[in-house]
Amino acid sequence: MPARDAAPAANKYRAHRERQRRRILDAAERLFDEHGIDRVTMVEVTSASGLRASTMYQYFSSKDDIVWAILGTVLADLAAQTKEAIETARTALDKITAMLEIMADRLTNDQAKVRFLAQFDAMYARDWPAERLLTLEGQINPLGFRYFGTLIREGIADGSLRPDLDPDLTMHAVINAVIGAQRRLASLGNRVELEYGQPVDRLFRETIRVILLGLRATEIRAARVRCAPPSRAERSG
Amino acid sequence: MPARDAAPAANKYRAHRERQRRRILDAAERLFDEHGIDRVTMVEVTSASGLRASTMYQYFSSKDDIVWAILGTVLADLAAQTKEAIETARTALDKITAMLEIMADRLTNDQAKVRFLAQFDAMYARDWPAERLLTLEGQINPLGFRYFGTLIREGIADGSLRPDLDPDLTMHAVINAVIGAQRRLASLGNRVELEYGQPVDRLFRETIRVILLGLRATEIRAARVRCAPPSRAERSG
DNA sequence: CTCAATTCGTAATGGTAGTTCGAAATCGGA
DNA sequence: TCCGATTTCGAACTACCATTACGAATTGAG
Repeated sequence: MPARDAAPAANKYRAHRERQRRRILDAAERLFDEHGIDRVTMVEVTSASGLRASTMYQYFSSKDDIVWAILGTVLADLAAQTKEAIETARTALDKITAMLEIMADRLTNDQAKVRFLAQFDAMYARDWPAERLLTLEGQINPLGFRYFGTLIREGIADGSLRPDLDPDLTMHAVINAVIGAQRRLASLGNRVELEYGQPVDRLFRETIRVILLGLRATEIRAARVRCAPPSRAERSG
Repeated sequence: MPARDAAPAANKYRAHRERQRRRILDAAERLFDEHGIDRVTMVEVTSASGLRASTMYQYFSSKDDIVWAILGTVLADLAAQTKEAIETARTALDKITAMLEIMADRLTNDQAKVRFLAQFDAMYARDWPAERLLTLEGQINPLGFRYFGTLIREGIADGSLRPDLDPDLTMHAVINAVIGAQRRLASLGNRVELEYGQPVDRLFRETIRVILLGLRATEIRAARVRCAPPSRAERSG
């Protein structure tokens, strides 16, 4: 190793620290998913990481520290995936569809991570300030909440969404519902499948389908009746 | 105590016991909602009930006992409300609407109870056998899961639901999503309102509206755009 | 008022999680 | 090889929770 540069030494220590850190986080993530965040103790995380308790405190001073650290990595992944998907979509409906598809993919391929988010929500929601709490949704559309409104307006304008949707309301409601459904399915896992007789991802994709049907402008099949005289309901409604 | 009539004496004692029991459950329910089930200790429940630890153990031998007891009362309420609502509805769509309305009402009027269910789900889901887990949904439609399928078929037959819904899938997906949305909103509480700028019940009712729009057979208002040229989205999608 | 059944309250026990501290081992650099 | 910096280890300590035992107090019925 070169003499004059002090950085490499520090870097070596830092690299080791980083490895240890990741080792702890991996062990914790696995334990959290196996037994539930609340039931896992620092002692367990410690021994699962192959360390001693006192060493652990050099890295994380509490279970909460670990939880927040895991959250950071999970959210970073999510944000990246979502951003990419939105950018390639054309109509507003396509963008919304892409966002929801991402969530379906994650439910299928990263179910443990979704479960982690579900647990995190349930356990920490009460202590957060609202701002922190909503970082989560912020990661799902990296452009911020206001984007929801413009998305709906855009969709009404480009004809892909129903004209009677509320720009300040609908998209928030949809995202909340989809997140809720996703987290719930991830938490219940394959036991839902046993009882419902349907795999988790089919259930979730059906949820998405129904919601998108509710959002999209009346589709072509409506054309079938479009020259019919106005009905009673239409006149009264 | 008199020989032949044991009941009166026993009843007095039992009445006291019942009062105490409820006192404990009420205190526990409040604490669980304030601090989260996992963070509440038996000691806290005990002192909040105005009892001593040893007395507590005459009633509940563990926190889990308390939790399950609370669950029992919450579910009983829910089942009664739901059953009544379904019975008065006519079309399948009306029945579904009634079920979802009940959930909206509970979110508005019994938010703490919904929060309790959310916590319960998150914390105990992993330990349950599937059968117990799904008792919850069972309470939402007291007729059982198979009823979901017949409900969809009925709706397709009576013309209130889209014909392309899947009797074995759609209703399960919808219920899961609506429960997920409801629990999530209850857990996040008014903090969502602060950030979203929309009250919890408006968000939830919008969720219901979108989902019902996705379920219902193509409606009449579509006629409004019936003479417009097909939009871009309509042509491409 | 008295007896008997029941509950209450204090105090003690055992166990576990969290935390701290100094000594020992390890690593990087000359 | 040696020195200083960094990390790890082992042990002790604190604090709190769950649980139990047992005598005191309360309550119902005659």
